[in-house]
Order: sequence, then C-alpha cells, then structure tokens
Amino acid sequence: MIDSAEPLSSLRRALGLLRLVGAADAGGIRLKDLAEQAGCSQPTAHRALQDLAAEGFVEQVGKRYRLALDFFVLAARAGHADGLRDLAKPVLLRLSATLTDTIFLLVRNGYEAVCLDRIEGPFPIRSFTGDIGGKVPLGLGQGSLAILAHLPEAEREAVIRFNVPRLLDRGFLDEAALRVELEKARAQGWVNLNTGLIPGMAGLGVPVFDAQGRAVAALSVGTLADRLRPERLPGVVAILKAEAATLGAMLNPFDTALRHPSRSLSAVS
Amino acid sequence: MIDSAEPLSSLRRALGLLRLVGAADAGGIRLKDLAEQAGCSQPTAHRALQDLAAEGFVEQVGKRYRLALDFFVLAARAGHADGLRDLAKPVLLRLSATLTDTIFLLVRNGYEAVCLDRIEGPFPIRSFTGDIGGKVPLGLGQGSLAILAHLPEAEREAVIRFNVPRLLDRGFLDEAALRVELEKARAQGWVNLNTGLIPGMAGLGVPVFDAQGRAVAALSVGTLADRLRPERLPGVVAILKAEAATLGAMLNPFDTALRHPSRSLSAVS
DNA sequence: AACTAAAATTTCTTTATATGGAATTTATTG
DNA sequence: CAATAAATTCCATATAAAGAAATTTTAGTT
Repeated sequence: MIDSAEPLSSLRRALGLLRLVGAADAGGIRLKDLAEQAGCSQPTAHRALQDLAAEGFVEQVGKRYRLALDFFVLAARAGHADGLRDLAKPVLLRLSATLTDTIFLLVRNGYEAVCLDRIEGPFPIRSFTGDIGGKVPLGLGQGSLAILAHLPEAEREAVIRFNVPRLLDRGFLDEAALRVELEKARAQGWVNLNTGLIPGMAGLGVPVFDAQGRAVAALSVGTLADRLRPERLPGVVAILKAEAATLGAMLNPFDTALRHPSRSLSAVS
Repeated sequence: MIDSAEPLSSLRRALGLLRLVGAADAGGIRLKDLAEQAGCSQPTAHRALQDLAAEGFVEQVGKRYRLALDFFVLAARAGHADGLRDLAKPVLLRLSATLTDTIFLLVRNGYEAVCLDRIEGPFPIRSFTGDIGGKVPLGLGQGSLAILAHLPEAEREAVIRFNVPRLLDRGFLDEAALRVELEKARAQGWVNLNTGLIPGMAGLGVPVFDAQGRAVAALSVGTLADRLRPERLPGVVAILKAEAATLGAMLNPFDTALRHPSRSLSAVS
C-alpha cells in the first residue's frame, strides 16, 4: 500500500502501526500482518506494540491486537476544536426535542466531513457518516454537501477534484450532477438532496459559518422520507437555519482556521 | 507528577506526551509546559510533537498543541471490544423509544466505568460520566455501581480499596455507606440510589452479564427524579432488566475477559 | 492426541536515531 | 521598541532501535 521514500522516525512508524490496528476489524489483527503491512520486521513491530499496550493504547487479546478502551477515552477529548461539540450540545438537544428526528453535527476536516456528535431520534437512521467519529467525503450526504457548497471557490474546486472519484466509487453523483447540486445548495442555503441511496430515508443539511464566514460545520437532520414532505419541509428548514445561525454566532472569532489556512488541505494523508 | 525510575522508550515518552496533550484543556498546551510535565527536554518534545502532528494525531494551532480530529476519528473505532457498541445499539434505541429518557451504556475498564454510548432523551441530563468516552470511578453513579456490585468478591474488594478515596473526594458515600448500597444492589439486581449530588435528577442502573456471568457492562437511565416515582419505577426496572438480559445473551461466550483475567486490574496506570 | 508448520518472542550485535546543551530565531510582554 | 521568554535548529554523543537468527509458543492437521 504505502510505497516509496519513507525514511520515517521510529515514532512515526509506531503511530502507523497504531493506525493499522485501528483499521483492522473488531477481531483484532496479528503481529505478522501488522509487520507486513507496516513494512517493518516482526521484532520491531512487536516491541512497538508492547509499548503501545503498556501505555494503554492497544490491547492484546490472545495473539491479536486491537485498540484499547483507554484510547477511546483519551480521544473523546479530541476534536473539541474550539469547543465546538460543547457549544453545539444545547443546539442539538433543542433540535432533537423540537423535531423529534435524528440530528447530526458535522465538521469539516480536510477533504472529509466528520460526525462530531449526533442525537438519535425515534427511528433508526442509516447515515453515510455512521456513528460519532465517522467520516464521509465532502459532498456525500446533505450536511457534507452543505459544507462543500459554501467553501471558498478555490478550496471547493480542490475538494471536488479530489473527491469526485471517491463519490463515484460509492455510486453517487458524477461531477456534472454534483455541480448542479452545489449550485442549488448555494442558491437556497440548504440541501435536501434525496439520492435514493438509502431508500425511504431523507435528510436536510444547512451550513454553519464561523465568524469569518467560513463554512466550518453543518447541522443536519436525518429522518424518514415521509417526514420531509413539502408541507413540513419549510418549517424544518427554518428551524435548522435558525439554530445554525445561533451556533455560528458562538464560534470564537479569534480562532484557528484562518490563521493556518494551509493546514486545512495539507492535513490530508 | 510522575516520579522515579522510568527509563522509558522513546515511543512511550511520545505517547506520554500525547496523553498530556489530551489532558490539556481545549485551548491547547505549549511546548514548554509539555516538556516540563513530561520530564524531557524541549527539543525532544518538539520533535515528538512534529511527528505526532505529521501523523495527524496532534494539531498545532498557533504555538499550542491539541489533539487532532483524525485522532478522534481513529479512536471512534476503539472500545468496540467484542463489538459491544454495535450489539447494544438496537437495545439503546429500543429503550430510548420506550422510555423517552436518556439511556447510557457503560463498560467496565479497570477501576472505572466508561460511557461507551448514550442516547439523549428530551431532558438535558447531567451525568457523572459526561459524554460518550467519559469515565467515572466504579461505584459512582447507578450503572457504575451496578457493575461494581456484581463483580466477583476479590475483584470487588480490590476496586473498593482503590476507589473509596476517590469517591470521597467527589463528595460521595464513605466506605460503610457504599457497602450498604452494594449489598442492596446485589440483593435486588438493580440500583436506584439517589445521591442528591445532582439535584432533581435520578437514575436507574442494571448490570449486563456476559456468558461467563461476569458483570462487564451496565445499562442505565438518567431522568428527572419525578419520572422515577414509585408508580413508574417497577416498570422501568423490568424493561431495563429485560434489555440487559437480551444484550448479555448476545455477548460472545468465546471471548476475552476470562482468558486474560490479570489484565483487568493491572491495566490501570 | 501427537505431529508439523507458522507465528510469536527473545537474544544479540550493528547501525541508526534520539538526546540535551548551546546557539539562533521567533514570539510575547512590559 | 526594548527585553525576556519561548520555540526551533544544530550538533556531537550516547543510547536505543533495527533486523538476522535462534528459540519458544501457538495453531492447524492427520
């Protein structure tokens, strides 16, 4: 997989191993396969894994390694960029109480949108992002599309270029259709694309702008298609937009995104 | 803080730094302080942080470091021990739909209980565990207490010994009162202790047993004290216990806990 | 249940890499 | 705008990580 020219430090190699452990399925992964995939010798992988386990990042069950619970606990504190999750919590709760549907908070992360939080409604919703911590390419799903639509043009184009193949892979729109949707989203300020990819389900996404007017996040609703028919839709749009505005107003103007614009794209591995 | 005799590998030192970054508050932490707390020189910390950042575990905003979103995404896959979270999802959804209260899934992790998932009800609930990924000492909170009460005696005693001071620190029961509650919990099979620590709130916890009969997890409900009055309480208990039994029955009998009993306590740092 | 093949550990020597002091640059503060 | 403190770079040295080979453990097979 990973190929050439990587004279990595031992630390980066170990972090790569950690990532591989994370990519393995729930049953865990064997040392041999780890070493092979990481491109290092078995003893090397072994020692790194021992350290990882000693620090509680990885656990060894039988002869297989998997991510440990401590790791989960530690990371629950991550992604709190600007305290967004905490800021958004009351917003999500209000939306959930008002709409009684499933509510998502997505944030942009490079070429992806990450589900930072969600509150479940009464119907089990199958979403692209999956659970909290899940991610989708920007452009797939209503909230994700809402963010993409409102990025500055240059960034948007860069993301489109990168993501179109991935969207096609997942049976989504081709580039032309995507551009039509983006245009529409930008014009109306919200997304209600019903792709039919998830039968019977529908969603609605609106962008959240920070103090610099950047689309850093999105709020979205996932529900039964039935519950977004024309008579209810406008009301839901209004409520979502209002909450998105409230949330946007809480984002600290003296914050990170613009001070390090380069990072936003370069951080993609 | 960390004192003597720790001739750690460079990897462990770096992981320690990562932990420290996680422990810092949302604003991030400076290199100087990291180096100091970790007990290493600044250049050393600097290089480790650069690697951590290059791998997307940490991000540098201005001159401060904090956990990155990629880390959050990676860790969302952790703690899936035995796929418990996925197994429990439908259980939580059913409970949430039936009871319309906030539902928690806790798992035991050493001396603590970790909130592996939760579904929010209509009332904002303040809980000890906080959000998903939060942890509490075993014994604090209804679900956590339910787990502790049903551990094998030797383990239970070890946990009590370790946790009593921590419980006292948080203004909770002293050892005698705790033992009374544990006895009661074991007798009735559920916990409805109302500590008054969170005014107006009440909770109810039941243990989840795996195929070996070990209390590995708990389901709990958090709601307004009003909603757990005598006329409703027994029904809620019955529903919770039924779902806990369902969940327990899904836990794979050929699994980890008993094969490595030593780990359960020794994994605490 | 014994046998065989494969993976996991351990050992050991070489080599590569991490380390902290000192120097330089960049921020922060009065 | 100076003065101070933190961040970053450089560098010689010590140290710890690397992989080959050997050993033990595990898992698969008849």
